[in-house]
Amino acid sequence: METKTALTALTGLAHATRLAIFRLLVPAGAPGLAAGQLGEALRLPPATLSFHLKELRHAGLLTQRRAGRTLYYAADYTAMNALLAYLTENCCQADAGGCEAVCAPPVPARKRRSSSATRRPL
Amino acid sequence: METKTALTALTGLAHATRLAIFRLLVPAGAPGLAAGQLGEALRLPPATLSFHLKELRHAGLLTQRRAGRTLYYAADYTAMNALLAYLTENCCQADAGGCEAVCAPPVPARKRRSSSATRRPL
DNA sequence: TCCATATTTCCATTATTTTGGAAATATAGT
DNA sequence: ACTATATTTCCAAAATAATGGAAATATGGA
Repeated sequence: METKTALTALTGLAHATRLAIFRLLVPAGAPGLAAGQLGEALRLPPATLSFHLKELRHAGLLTQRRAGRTLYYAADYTAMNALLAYLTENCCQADAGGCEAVCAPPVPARKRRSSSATRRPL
Repeated sequence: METKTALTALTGLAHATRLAIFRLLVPAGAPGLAAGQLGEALRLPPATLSFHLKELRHAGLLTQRRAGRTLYYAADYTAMNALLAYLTENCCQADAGGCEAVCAPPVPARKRRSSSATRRPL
């Protein structure tokens, strides 16, 4: 990933509302969530929500899928992984046994969710 | 790391000049670089540079150290690691074998610099 | 076709961030 | 004390981002 792309992704996530949107979409997986569901969960006026969804989509962090009248948005894990790779590669310590040793996440992985998505608060 | 802190760090990095500053400081290690060196490298007017250094410092991404008249800035690896941990934990795929499998950086680690001794994380 | 629903786009207003010159501060040397 | 260097803070202008009401678009159903 090049710096310009990383910068776009960082800018996409660097806003409270957008980070909240993205975090809601992460556990939602590939099916994603409808714009309306996001709007209700975050109590956002439609225009404001739409603005941030557009930003995230332009930042390459979200995919959009239409089903009837509703538009579903899903987190683009590939983009997120690429951002993490960029940060690990470019913004981590060079010494002391390589980057992995220093940058490895100190927390265990998220638990797999059950069939009905349990959502956690913001 | 809580969301508010992560947001601050993301906002810190989400600017071309600040990301450039941070990327210059990463390989510079604990001694860091003088403000003047950064200004010359990036060709920034002093006030502008100082503004961004302050932003990065307030975002917890930089440490400051004075030596005589010059101020040295260094990347705070701990903060960066915490940000990576947050993103890995909160913004990565939940399924398919856990987060590490999905979010592991697909690129090899940076090469260590041969000249200086092994350095510990800050 | 007409109406309802889901969501976006338009756009003006407001809010926030960024910029950089000039003045101020900090330190060192003479 | 004076001068030079390194860097910051002040501040106002310029640039950019965010907000949300209202109008527009897209789709589905009667």
